[in-house]
Amino acid sequence: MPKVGMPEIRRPQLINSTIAIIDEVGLQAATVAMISKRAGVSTGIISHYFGGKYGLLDATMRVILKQLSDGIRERLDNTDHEDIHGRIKAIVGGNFDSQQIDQKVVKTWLAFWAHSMHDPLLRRLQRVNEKRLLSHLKYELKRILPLGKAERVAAGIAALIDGVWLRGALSPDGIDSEQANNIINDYLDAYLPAQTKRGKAGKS
Amino acid sequence: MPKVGMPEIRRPQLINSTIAIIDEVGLQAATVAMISKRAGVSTGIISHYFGGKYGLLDATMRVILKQLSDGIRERLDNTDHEDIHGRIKAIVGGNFDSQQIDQKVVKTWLAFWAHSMHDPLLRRLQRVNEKRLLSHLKYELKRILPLGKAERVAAGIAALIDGVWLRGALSPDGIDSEQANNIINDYLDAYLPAQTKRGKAGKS
Amino acid sequence: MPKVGMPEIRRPQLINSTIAIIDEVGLQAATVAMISKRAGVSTGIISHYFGGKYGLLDATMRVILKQLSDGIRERLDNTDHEDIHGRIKAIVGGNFDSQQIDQKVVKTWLAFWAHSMHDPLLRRLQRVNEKRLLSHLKYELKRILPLGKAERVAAGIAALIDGVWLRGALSPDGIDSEQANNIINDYLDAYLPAQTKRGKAGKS
Amino acid sequence: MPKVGMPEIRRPQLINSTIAIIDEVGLQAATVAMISKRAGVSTGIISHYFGGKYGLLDATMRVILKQLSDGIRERLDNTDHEDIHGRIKAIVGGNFDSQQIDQKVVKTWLAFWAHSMHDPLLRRLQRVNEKRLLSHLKYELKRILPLGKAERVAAGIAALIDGVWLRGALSPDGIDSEQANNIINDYLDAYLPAQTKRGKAGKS
DNA sequence: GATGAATGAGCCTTCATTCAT
DNA sequence: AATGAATGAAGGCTCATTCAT
Repeated sequence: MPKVGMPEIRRPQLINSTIAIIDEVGLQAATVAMISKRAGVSTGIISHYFGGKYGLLDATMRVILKQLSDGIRERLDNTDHEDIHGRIKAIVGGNFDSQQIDQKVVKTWLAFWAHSMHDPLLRRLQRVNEKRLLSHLKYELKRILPLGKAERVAAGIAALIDGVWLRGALSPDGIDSEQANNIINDYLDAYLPAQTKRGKAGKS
Repeated sequence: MPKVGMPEIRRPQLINSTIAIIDEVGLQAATVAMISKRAGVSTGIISHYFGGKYGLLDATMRVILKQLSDGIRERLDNTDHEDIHGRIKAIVGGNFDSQQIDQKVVKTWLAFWAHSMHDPLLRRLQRVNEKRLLSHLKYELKRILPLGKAERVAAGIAALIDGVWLRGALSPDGIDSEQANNIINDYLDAYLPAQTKRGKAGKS
Repeated sequence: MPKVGMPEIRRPQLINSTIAIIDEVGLQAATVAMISKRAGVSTGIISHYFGGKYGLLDATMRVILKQLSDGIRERLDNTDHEDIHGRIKAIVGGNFDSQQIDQKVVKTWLAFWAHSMHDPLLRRLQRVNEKRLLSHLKYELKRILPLGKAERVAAGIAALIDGVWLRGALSPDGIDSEQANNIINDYLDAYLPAQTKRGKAGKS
Repeated sequence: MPKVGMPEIRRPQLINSTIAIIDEVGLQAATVAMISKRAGVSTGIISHYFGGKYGLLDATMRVILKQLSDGIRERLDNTDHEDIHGRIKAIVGGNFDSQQIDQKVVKTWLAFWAHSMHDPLLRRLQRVNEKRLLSHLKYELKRILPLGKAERVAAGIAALIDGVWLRGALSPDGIDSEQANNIINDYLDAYLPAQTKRGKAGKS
């Protein structure tokens, strides 16, 4: 049996290295030489596992989006189905998960966002993700707001989330999780009918 | 055959060409050959007038930010000093000026934003701009809200503006100006004490 | 006016360099670095003038085939239309022109021939050339031989020409022009009806 | 799972695979990965059995030349020693043996021929083969022709054989065995004194 | 013996910059 | 002042070879 070259080890290794390098020098300046050196492997391995630099970037993007998606899903699963206000905060909170607001991840996310404007594959990933966020929000909001209002509030929350991320990417200190929560909670408090904050209990 | 033309003509020519090319192929793929060809000039002229590709990008960024800044300044100048709600809407409106939300400009703006994370000069420009927006907002808000609240609302408005831009950059349809205004007006309506909406007219 | 970079100089310069390098190390081992170094230019220039290595090889092949074709055409033009035997010798002689049997050219020709088996563009060039040789021969032979015989003799002469070239490519001494002529003249003498050797002179 | 198999099985397996791959993509584009995959073995085995890609190519060349040589030898052994014309046709026929004119073999042969110009080991093989062909022909021809003439005719036959092969390599239909025989038989008929065609019987 | 994951030198190409004109 | 031909460093990718298993 040959040397055990475990894809299960190599792939995450290279993806983490990619995120780290994009954080350091940006997407434009990131080279396969930098990424492979940091991962402690040879340059050739990137083509071997990912079919080229492009494939590695794509895979990296997918991992970030999946972590985001999983984080939200998990929080929703742990929230009572009737606690609508809580569920919306779960969605928002998933976007500001400590793993997500890691400065490295935020920078990588923005780099991909900018790049996706001219890359059909990345763009598709981006839009799927964007639509999922909106649809999660709308689903909950429609339960307590009229349709038109629900859509408008969903769009507002989504914009607010992205705006906070965007500003966090540029800020030397990254995203200030507390401030982010304050801003968005203010918004929620202003729009969500008070009684829904009770969750299921409020029904009694 | 050398073109007869003054620097005052060449500069905007090249900057518009830069914006157009970034819109078409992205910042990464934009080459001086593309930009100069579209501007109808030689490649050498870019180094001549801007000291290199980097200098051209820098100048382009400055022009975009200046247009933004001028637009806001102009709107503020046309708004009564006592119409606080109006002044805030002027600031927001300046960010969604028809010139600014041109799809080309939005894409260029995002491309630069992403790039500025790893480019000290662009980053400085970006932060100056960002701080000016915040300080304009805070200046007005402090007149009607307690300091802490004013800062929080200012941060919220700024995030909302950037979030709407960001989502607009990716959307195939660009920024939906009406929806953007709805979202942000909702926000303002929720936070600004009702009486301030009157402005100088002071119906009292 | 800019530096005069004369394509008229660069192109032949690079093509000669290509032939020389293929002679030295073969088509497989020929790199753009070698070719450009020998031509005394930078590597980038090859993509600039020929659109890449492939384009340079294609252009080189075309030049060799054109020289061959021109040589034959010129000899035919200098031969009396009625001197059929003489015209056939002109065609054969054109293939063994001193320029053509230069060892460098012979090696390059064989290298391209081998390569053309897997390169549609080169293959097309090759076949056009091959068919022209056959059609020249057949045109003359049909004037003195029945059709079937003319075709068979044309095929024989063509095979003999290529065979002598092929063996010359491998031989350390290149093509022995005299021996080549002897072999082929033997062949012609055996097949061409004696009287045709007179050509126009026979009319007296 | 290692394959159980003896070197005696592996070698021909890999050599046939090499010929097939060269036929498909050419010598330049043939990689050890392609060859080993088609043979159903690992890449490492090529270095193991042949000392590298180079060794495999060398071995493949030797096999092709040996098949050629064996074919001729066998035909000669089955031909009466006094049937000189028959012996020469045996030599020619051996070169157009059905195994030899297989399109795959013809392409591989030409690929190697081109390559041998810059590869001392292949070149030596090539020349040994070439000389054997000439010496076989001369040996027979000297029995019926004066020395100088015998050498010239031998060179002519050899060139004709190679020329037909060469043209066949490029042709989409491969070598036309019948036409090849016609061409060469024409040649023989023209040069060999008629009486020699009787062979031993003629002597009576 | 046999495997095939991993290596890394070397290739072709791109492109910002230079500079003779 | 303006040109654009030429440069050459740097990039991503390929692939023969190695070696732990």
